[in-house]
Parts: sequence; C-alpha cells; structure tokens
Amino acid sequence: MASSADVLVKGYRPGRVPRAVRAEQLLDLANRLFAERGFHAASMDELARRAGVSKPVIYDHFGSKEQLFATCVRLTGEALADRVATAVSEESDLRARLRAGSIAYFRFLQEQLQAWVVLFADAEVRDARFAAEASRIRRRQSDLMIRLMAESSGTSPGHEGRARLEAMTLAIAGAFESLSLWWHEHPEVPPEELADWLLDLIWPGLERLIAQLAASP
Amino acid sequence: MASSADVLVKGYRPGRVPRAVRAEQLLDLANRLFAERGFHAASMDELARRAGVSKPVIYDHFGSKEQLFATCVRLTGEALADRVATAVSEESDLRARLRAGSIAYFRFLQEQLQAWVVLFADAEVRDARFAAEASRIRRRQSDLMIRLMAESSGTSPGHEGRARLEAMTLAIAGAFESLSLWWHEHPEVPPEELADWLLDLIWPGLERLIAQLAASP
DNA sequence: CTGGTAACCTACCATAAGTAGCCTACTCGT
DNA sequence: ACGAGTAGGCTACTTATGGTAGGTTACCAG
Repeated sequence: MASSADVLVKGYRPGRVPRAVRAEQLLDLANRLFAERGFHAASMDELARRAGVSKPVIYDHFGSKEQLFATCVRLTGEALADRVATAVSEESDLRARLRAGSIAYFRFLQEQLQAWVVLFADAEVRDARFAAEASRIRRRQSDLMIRLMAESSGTSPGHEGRARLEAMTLAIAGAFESLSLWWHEHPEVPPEELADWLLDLIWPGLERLIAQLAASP
Repeated sequence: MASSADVLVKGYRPGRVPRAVRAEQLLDLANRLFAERGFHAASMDELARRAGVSKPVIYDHFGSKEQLFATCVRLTGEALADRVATAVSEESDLRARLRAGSIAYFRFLQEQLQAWVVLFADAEVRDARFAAEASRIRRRQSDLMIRLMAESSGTSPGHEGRARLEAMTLAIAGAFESLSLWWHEHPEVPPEELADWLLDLIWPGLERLIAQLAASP
C-alpha cells in the first residue's frame, strides 16, 4: 500500500525543521513546481504534499501564492543579474563588455532553463500581479547598460537624453527576452552567436546614440 | 428597489438575439472587462451579469475563459497588424515603410490603450496558455519586416541567413513591446518620436544585416 | 518541571470555473 | 392555424483550489 512518503521529494522528509531551512526547501520545491506546471496549474496543495507539510505552513512563510511566485521570480532575476554583472566586469572596452554580458545572459538561460521558464517563457509573468518583478529585471539590465555607457563615454546625458537612453535600453532588454523565446525553438544556435547577432544589430545605432547624447548637454 | 437591469451595460439589453450578435456583444464586453480587471480578476459571472445573460451562454459561445481571452487577444492583434500593414503600404522606401509602420503601431496603442492593456501590459499573456497568441502577434510583425526587406533588397537569404533574420526581427518586435511598456509611464512622448528613437537605434545595424545577407547565398 | 513559543496540523470557508438537464420563444412546413 | 424542431437561454449544481481559524505538539529557557 502507498504511504504518503511516496510523494515526498527526496531530501525533504517531514518533521520539525528550523524556519529558515523550511523556507529554503519550500522555495526550491516551488521553483521546480512552477517550472513544471506553470503558475496557474501549480497548486499549493501539491506543493504542500511534495514538501511533506501542510498548506498553512506555506502561507505562514510566503503569505500567498502570488507572493511565493514573485519571490521565485525575484531570486532567479537576481541570479541572472549577478552573472551578467560579473561577466561585464571582466572586460574593459564597452563593446566587449556588452558582448560578455550578452553571452553570460544566454548561458544562464541555457543552464537554468527550468528557472528561465519560470521567469518568462511560461508564466503569467506579465500579469499586473507580476509585472513589477518582470519589469524590475528588465530595469536592472537597463540600468547596467546605462552605467556602462556613462563610464565609457565619460559624460552623462541631460534629462531629455536620459529618458531616451532609458527607453532604448529597456527596448534592448525586451529584444533579449524575445530573442530568448526564439532560441527556445532553435537551441542549436550557440550563445556566442546569439550575442554577436544582437550586438551587430544594435551596436552601430547604439554607438551613434552615445555620441549624440554626449555631444548635447 | 434595484432590478437586475441596474448592472446591465447600456446597449446590451437582455432578450433573445441572433447568435452572431450575442457573440459580438460578449466579445466587446469581455474586452472591456479584461482590460478593467485583468485576466485573473475578471470573472465569468460578472461578464454574464453585465451582458444580461447566464454563464452557460458564454460557454456555449467560447468554450472556456481561456479561449474567450485568447479570442480577444487575437482580434486585437489582428487589428494592430492591419493598421501597421496599411501604413506600411503607403510608403515605398524601406526605411520610410518601417517608420510608417512603427508610428502606426504606437498610434494604435495610444488610441486603443484599453485593448493594449489586454494584450500585453496586463495579463498573463505570456502564460503558456496564451503564449501562442502573443507569439503569433510578434511573428506577424516579424514576417512583415522580413517581407519588406526581401522586397527592398530583391534577394532572399539562404537557410542560415533566414534563421538569423527571423531571430533579429522577432527581437525587434520584442523591443517594440518593451518600449511600449516604458511609454506607458511616459505618455508625454509622441508616437513619432518613439518611432524615430527606435529606428535610429536599429536602422544602421539592420541596413548592414540586409547587405550582408544579400551578399551571401 | 513548567511556562512560553515556534512549528505544525485538521478542518473548514469562499470563490469561481465549468456542466447537466430543462425550459421557451421563434420558424416553417403542412 | 398549429405542431415539430431548434436556437437561445436558464437554474442549480459539482469541483477545484486559494486561503484561514483555531487547536496541538515538540522543544527550550529558567
């Protein structure tokens, strides 16, 4: 006969566990579950079952399903940002930095495909409920690009130019996302090639933009 | 005392009406409701109430909430595509065509803000359940760009180049989407300026790409 | 040993998607 | 005119699931 242990995920036996440990277990399992089923189809009952705890435990930790999901998204977004920032810091020339960052971005997706699915490909991520998190991720990439450009050109644009630069870098972040979705159906293309494609497309215009913004106050 | 007519939306009185008419009423009301509340928070009960019919009527027409939403998205996407295609056809030079199409795109969003919200800004549009529709919209814009470029350059790229072109045009479509989200918070920027910003960013790289693809088989 | 609390549970509620089965107004052939 | 057939519609229900109220048990400090 089947015991409830059948559905428990290896390494997460029931029993009293310190709060922080339980939180981490739950986050890990939630990540996997969302990746498997998507936000909607993933049920809190199943998560509780897999974790070997009851539902109120989860609610005590995360408040609501939406908050739990938002936390998963945020953590993955932070991991992505870290990887990109690290890669960028290992180059000095602006174009080389952008290229390194792009490659790191795509490599992250390749390795953390599961997490990536949670982030963008799957979910109701653009729902008003999660727009904030998704937007925060784009914003972070955008900020990084702006900072790199400012460092490289030595000047910072005026109010007008700042808005334009912000808009353009966010647009570029959107291009990355959309390209990632395409990549999902063409996984044979290596990350480096994707990065070069996108950079070849954007760099000429970006170079002009930087020059233009540096020229005007 | 309140009668049930209180909650009925003007112009949609109850009573027997031909199937096609009912379908259109429901679609219109569904569009507004989704725009108001978002996919999740919009309930079929409320839609039924507003339309002055009972729920099974809606299910008879559209099958499920998801299908109803997908239909709304599809129709809005088609309207957008029509507007862009029309604008494009009124120019002859490639760059002018892209510019006209871009302006038409942003003008559509400006006028149909409500519908736009349904499409992208709000919803669980990127949920696996709706990814197909969202992707179809991007794909359509991408196809249009590819067609325009092929017409303009007179040649069509090889298999390799075709993939790259597809990836890049989809990336550009993603840039449009993301830029639209930014615009949502900076509505003071006119559509023409947005279009020029994006085109200035992309055009130099795009021109090179076209030349490069035309050169190789 | 005992009070306090952190961790956890059972049992429930509320909401909303979706459905089974029935009713009713209109059309159309005779 | 009138009855069969059907399109359009309804009431009342089931099911699934997010979320919660309130109680229980293991552990620790003093």
